[in-house]
Amino acid sequence: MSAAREETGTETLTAPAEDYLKAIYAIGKGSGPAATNEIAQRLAIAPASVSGMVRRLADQGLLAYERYHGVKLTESGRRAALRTLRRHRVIEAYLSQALGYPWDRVHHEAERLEHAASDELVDRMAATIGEPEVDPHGAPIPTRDGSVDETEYLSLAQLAVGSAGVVVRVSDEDPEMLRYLAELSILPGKKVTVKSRAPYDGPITLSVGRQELSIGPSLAANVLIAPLADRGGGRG
Amino acid sequence: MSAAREETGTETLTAPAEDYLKAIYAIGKGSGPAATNEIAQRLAIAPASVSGMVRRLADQGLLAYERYHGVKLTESGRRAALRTLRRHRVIEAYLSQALGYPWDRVHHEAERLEHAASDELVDRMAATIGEPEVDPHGAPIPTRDGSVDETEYLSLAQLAVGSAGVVVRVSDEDPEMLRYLAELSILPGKKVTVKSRAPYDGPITLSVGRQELSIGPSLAANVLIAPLADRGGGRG
DNA sequence: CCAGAAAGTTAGGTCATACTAACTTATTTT
DNA sequence: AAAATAAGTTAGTATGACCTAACTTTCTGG
Repeated sequence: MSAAREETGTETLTAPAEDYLKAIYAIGKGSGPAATNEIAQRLAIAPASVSGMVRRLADQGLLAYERYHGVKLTESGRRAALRTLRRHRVIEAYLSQALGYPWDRVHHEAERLEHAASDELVDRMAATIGEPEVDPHGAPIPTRDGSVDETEYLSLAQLAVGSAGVVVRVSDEDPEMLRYLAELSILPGKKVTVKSRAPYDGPITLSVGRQELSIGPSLAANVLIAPLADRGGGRG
Repeated sequence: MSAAREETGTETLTAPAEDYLKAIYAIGKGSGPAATNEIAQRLAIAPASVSGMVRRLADQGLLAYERYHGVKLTESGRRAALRTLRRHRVIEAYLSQALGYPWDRVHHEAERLEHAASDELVDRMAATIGEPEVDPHGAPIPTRDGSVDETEYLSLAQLAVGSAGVVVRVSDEDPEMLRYLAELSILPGKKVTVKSRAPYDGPITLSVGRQELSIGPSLAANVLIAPLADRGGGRG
């Protein structure tokens, strides 16, 4: 019955509200539904708090909400989420390219700046570093007018034994993991080949450049791959 | 009797708290007392709201507060204010020099970023543009360790007829005024000479470069001057 | 030196955002 | 399909930061 309630147009969003929309976007991959508990977990707040906020966002026409059945972004909610995502990723790219900010810390800094930076600033940043299409971790940057590349990739954990691929993206939140990946030189753009995978979620052996190395599956799940011409298919 | 109450160390400050400290610093020129009403006016909030916040800041050891008698910054409050001021001015300088941000809008953008940017970011910005000593409006940038040039200057409205001086600083808040000053080429670094001043707060005639022009006293009050070798002294 | 004005405070209210505890709805399992 | 579990919601509370209205304190000028 209910859904978007009042639909009040374009007020400016608070920082928490932007964070909710980003989280909901991430959970639903842009269009799918998001569960209260999952939102709560992503934002590290209590599920009860989510109920309240979700109601407010629905009142502003940003979410479609049915009690006890999670939320989806409305068109305007999706636009707001992508605006924030663009800010975040442009800022990350700018910090990294223009200020030599270390790879593993740009995410944290961008998390705070994305709520304060104006569109004008973000556009100037993007222009200054040549309108980047991805952030330093390989995540695609939404355009000004709200479109994104939503291609889905396999994770390194899913890549078949014997297959090769190019790293397109790594998860950006954990600095420690990022430092480790950099150390292994598992970075966007690098070519990797899966050599073997031990059973029962065991380690995955792969080659990167001329190195051979072995990583656990939960690390591998954080590395997204564009497969190359293949002789294995699907899962190994 | 009362004063700083609990003295809890270094919690992180909220954006409003930082704005209060900046305002109090500006009013007291770093060390003097600030009146409730003046704080309220600067921040465009009701005086009653100031009483509440001032109490909270005093509880945190940032202000010395005596009921009915205004506030002063404590040493730790002064440090916090200067930290924010440094952020603000480094950001202004960086936006202007590194991103070609227009003169009249850097203040507004910096007002929001100053609360979100980390010290590391601010230091990187400063380093990137060569450790500037003043912001684009000529205001001195506090150093990392919390010292500032607190030299006081005459305003153009006070400069004696016949005297010359170099513009060191203009007030940064009003974009329209900044555009007008730029149009008149009254900018930091420019040499000006006061030619005449009409009585009863009348217009001030001056020369800037090879131009001769005339401005009102309230505009002139927003332009700070370092006097040059002089034949007039004091007020005309 | 006292009355009125100015300055500052308290009282009481609102809103956004969070919390915990208790309850309801939905799903799963047997 | 009832019981157990998981998911989600309401109720009630807290905090920060603001508001207006009413009150108190301080200052000032005759």
